[in-house]
Amino acid sequence: MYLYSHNQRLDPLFSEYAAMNRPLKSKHIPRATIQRLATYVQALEALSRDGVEVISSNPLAEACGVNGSQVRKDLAYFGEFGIRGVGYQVSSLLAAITSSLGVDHEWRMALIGVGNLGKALLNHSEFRARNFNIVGIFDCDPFKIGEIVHGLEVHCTQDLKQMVAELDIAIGIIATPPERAQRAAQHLVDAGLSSILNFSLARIKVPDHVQVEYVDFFHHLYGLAFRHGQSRF
Amino acid sequence: MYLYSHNQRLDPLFSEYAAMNRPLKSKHIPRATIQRLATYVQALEALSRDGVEVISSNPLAEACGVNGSQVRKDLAYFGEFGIRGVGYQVSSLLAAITSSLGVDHEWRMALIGVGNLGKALLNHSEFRARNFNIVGIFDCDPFKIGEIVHGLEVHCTQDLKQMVAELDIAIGIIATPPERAQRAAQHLVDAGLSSILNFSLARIKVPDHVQVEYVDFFHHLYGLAFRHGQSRF
DNA sequence: TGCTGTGAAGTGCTTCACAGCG
DNA sequence: CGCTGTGAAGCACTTCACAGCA
Repeated sequence: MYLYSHNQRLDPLFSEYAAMNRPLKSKHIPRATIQRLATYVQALEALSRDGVEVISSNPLAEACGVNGSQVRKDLAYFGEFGIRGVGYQVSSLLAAITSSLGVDHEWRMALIGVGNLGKALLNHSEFRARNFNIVGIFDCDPFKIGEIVHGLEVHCTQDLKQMVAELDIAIGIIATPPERAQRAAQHLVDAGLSSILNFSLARIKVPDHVQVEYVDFFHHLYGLAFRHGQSRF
Repeated sequence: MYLYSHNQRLDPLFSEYAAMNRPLKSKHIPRATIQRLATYVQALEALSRDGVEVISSNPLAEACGVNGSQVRKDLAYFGEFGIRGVGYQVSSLLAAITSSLGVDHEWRMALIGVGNLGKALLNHSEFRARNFNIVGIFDCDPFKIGEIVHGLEVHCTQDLKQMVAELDIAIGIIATPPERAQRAAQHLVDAGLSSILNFSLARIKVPDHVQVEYVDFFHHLYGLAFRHGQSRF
């Protein structure tokens, strides 16, 4: 499904990132591990809200729908956060994971395509709550340019490069119709971005160094439909 | 990441489903294959729009960002659709895949949670275009019940069971805040549904026979953020 | 004693390589 | 001759099982 750019190696020599030190243990971290870490964060936040201070790998794993060893192995990629015989301290584990992932600080994002979907994303308060802020919005429709949506002025896609620099944007979001997705991607790449979240139902071609993530509900719906068909047997 | 319910076997004896016969070749179809088939469908639809009548596995694979053998192996799970030395006929392959997946007919869905996210989903015209129709919407907020959203009346979650039967609903969508997700899931299960698409950022517990798919942008964003941090090295 | 951290074993998906057919 | 369909090989992730430490 996913195309790995075959260069996702970690170099232990350069593991000091941001203020906190993250002693990276291993060279290659599976993509699946990163996804699970996002799940652990959500589970740990819930535990924290419930006042739980310490948790061991098995209950945490169960809350996330995975195996206990999996949790321990995933965490081991980034360091030793647990206490043998006890478990993990919820707050410090949470801090360790978010720091390791680099989601303990703000990420500024540009949105291309201010249609239904784009507006829905702007309305989605969860982004800001998780340090992902949409700070620039763009569309190629002249009728939309200048409009104010959710406190942001819609800019012409041509202005992207300049605004990416001015606003310190690191991630681009594509929410255009499929036929305009490739053009939007090109604009994002030209503006110097190397991380793209693509909500359009189209594959896009980008240089190797650019990371693209596809969000596609239909993968999930097709899976449900297929297994629903199976389950009659 | 995903919990497989360890019973996704296909029985060749019962392979005649709907009108078209699908000679299933193998017993177990990887989840990843189903996801890719959704991608192939999108690519084939684009090719079809462009007037392409025949395509071979390698160009199709490239359009989908995968390996050619992968395409051939994925298709082989469902039958022999190609012509050796030539390739695949776009229209018949498209029909074969959608029939195999069971997405060549309508799927009726219930939505729980008519907030920002729920309304955005109702506005998303792509669902209907792909045979997935939201036909019942539910909320537990008394102020919302009775409201008309996108032509549908918001019903009390208590009415779910009855309406699932009346409206022939097969899939439930959870678009509530995380703290209400488990309750929504329980309602869906009680109403007899066994396929759930969960947009809330909470894991839900359901009986083994119920399939749950999680849609979570943050998995993707965390992945981008992490690799962005890596790429400086 | 209990739970973490981790090498080793197991599993399942992907890619290769080529026979087989149009 | 070209491309499909497929066994076999390769690879990556998951799970097991237990040493090691609090």
